[in-house]
Amino acid sequence: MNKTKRVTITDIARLAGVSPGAVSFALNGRPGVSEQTRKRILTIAEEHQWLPSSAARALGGAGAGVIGFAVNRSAGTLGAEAFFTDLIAGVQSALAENRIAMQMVLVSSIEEEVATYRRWHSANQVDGVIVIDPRDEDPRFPVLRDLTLPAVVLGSHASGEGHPATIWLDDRQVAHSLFDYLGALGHRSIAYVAGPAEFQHTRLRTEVLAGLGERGVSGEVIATDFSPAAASTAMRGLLSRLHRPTAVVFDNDVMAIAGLRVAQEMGVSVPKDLSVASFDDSVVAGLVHPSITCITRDTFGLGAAAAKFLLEQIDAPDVLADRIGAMPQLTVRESTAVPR
Amino acid sequence: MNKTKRVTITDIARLAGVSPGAVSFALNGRPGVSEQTRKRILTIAEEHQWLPSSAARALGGAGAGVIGFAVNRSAGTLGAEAFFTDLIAGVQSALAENRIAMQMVLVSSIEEEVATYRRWHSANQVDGVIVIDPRDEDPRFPVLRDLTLPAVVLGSHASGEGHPATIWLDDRQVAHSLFDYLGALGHRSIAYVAGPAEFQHTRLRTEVLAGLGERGVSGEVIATDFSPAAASTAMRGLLSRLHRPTAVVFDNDVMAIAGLRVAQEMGVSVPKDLSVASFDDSVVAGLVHPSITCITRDTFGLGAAAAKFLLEQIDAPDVLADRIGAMPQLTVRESTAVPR
DNA sequence: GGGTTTTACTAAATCGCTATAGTTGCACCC
DNA sequence: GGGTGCAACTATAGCGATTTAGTAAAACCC
Repeated sequence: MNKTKRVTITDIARLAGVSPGAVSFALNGRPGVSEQTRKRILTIAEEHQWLPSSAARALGGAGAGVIGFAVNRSAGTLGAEAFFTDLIAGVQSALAENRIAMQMVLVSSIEEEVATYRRWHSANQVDGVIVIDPRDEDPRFPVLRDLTLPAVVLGSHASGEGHPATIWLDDRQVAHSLFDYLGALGHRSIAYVAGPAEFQHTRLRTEVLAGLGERGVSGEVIATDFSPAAASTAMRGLLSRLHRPTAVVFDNDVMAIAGLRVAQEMGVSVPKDLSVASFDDSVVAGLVHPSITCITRDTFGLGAAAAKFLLEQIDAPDVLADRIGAMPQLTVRESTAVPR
Repeated sequence: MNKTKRVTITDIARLAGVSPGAVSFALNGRPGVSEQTRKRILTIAEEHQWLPSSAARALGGAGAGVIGFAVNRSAGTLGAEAFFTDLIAGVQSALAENRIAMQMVLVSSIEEEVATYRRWHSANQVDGVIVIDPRDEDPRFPVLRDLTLPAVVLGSHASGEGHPATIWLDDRQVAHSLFDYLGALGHRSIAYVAGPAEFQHTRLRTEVLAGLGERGVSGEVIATDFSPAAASTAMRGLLSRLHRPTAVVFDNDVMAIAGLRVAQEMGVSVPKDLSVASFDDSVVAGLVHPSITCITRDTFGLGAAAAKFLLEQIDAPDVLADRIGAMPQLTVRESTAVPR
């Protein structure tokens, strides 16, 4: 009803007494207008709160000015993990300076994720994407390559042939820092309550745990879907045995908290009778009682680095040099101790 | 380098042996093409994985196909609250069907939030926005009104003059359900560790607590910035007194968990010596020991409802009827009991 | 069978901006 | 003083869709 006519570049040009082209030059800081005229134009633009339409800009060859992030987690487990919000916050911090927006979408399978990338690309809706949870033989990578859609993967190791640009954290080393610590404390029977087996980091951590066999440490892996319910079930199973493990490591902090509760319910004292640790940290992990020994990584910084790297990839897609992220650190808290 | 030419409507038209206009008709299901031709066009489009460029579409009068969500929280507290991710997940669920995208941005002040709305509007980047944490005399509302930018507010009470469309939860009733319960248990001295005072729900909860004075309940409010550190400080202060409150209510679950830890450190047993509760629930609140009595609301459903309502507002901005969200429920857990 | 309507299209204008190819006017220069 | 160069613009052609006006052929109608 109230059809307020939108202010356009033509209006600004008319008000400034120049052509639309001149306004464009002034706005984008390129030669073709005198410094005096540029200032006048920019002042008028500001007065009328005019900004160029992003659609028109995108249409005229420039990119969409948007990066995409498709998250493949169920709504329930999403909220539980502080990882995502920290990551998003970090991404935002890097994008804000560049006037780039982030589009986020939740998907429920890797196929849907791939379809989303195709759609985004076809509709020219995003200039690049951030990809998490790389897998062995990941079906997303060939697609991203075919689409020539710039991407940055947050991954476990250096990228191979046909692999998109990657920021990698050495997950093998990360796994060592936690498992070795438990081994050094004297634990000889360690259980690892992991995420889905197809994730690379799950495989790497599993391998590291198995490798500890040489030192007389027996390891066991239980795969879950990251849900606290699955963690509880796993924990109950482990503690019902005749020979309990002396330490249980969880893939994330919410699962660890769920495990802690089961231990308490079953009268198992942490850390006296059992050590508990997590591969993922959060504010809450340090707040519960006992507080949980965790691998702490700078997720915010990681998100910022990923976003910056992606912007570089968008500008120059051919310079494909991987990056190494800041090494996660072991944060020892109350939940781990020397076994009885 | 690999300048793959993008597939356009003209390419599809040529392949189908029709004009671009005909392709547009076929795509958007409007009359002007025979059923037979429509099918042929759509098949060819699918074969070549063509989707109309969203930029071009937006330029041609249609909306941007994007809704915006500016979140005014610091990066740290954002990750702590499951509220946001649940809300976002709900929003997504409602948008996915309509092929609408969501843009999210983190801002650090209400001024920046307002500037973001102005920018989004000027650049024609979003079709509408979701607004949270309404305040008394909220500076965002007149701006949204002037911009005629469709908005849906998640609020505490029915909207007044010049107020955007609102989905409201009766925060007064919510506050009653928790405070009355504590009163009924026998608590006569209740502390409320709240968020920033300018939020409407903070004021309403405070008023309800004060209203309990008639029934002999003395209440006290401590304002914080939602951070766990502030909650710890507040809790330490409360428990150091000669006359401790018998119940402490926190504005969200992370603060409650922080408070719980302080109680444990100071040798105060929950719920024997002290009851603890929270106005916000999450998976973790039910997992810690003792599990925390909370107000549980269907945040996912709220997000979905907000998104749907916003889409309606965008279609028909003049039909301004408020909506009432599903009533939050009290979830009694282990952290509350009859006082000594 | 001539006139009207309907169907199924095409041609062309349009959205708001960017980019490229002019077009001035003025200084410079031997 | 005529050619060259440069600065500061303007004019115009896209970008890729939508949309309106126009048109040719088929269908309908008494």
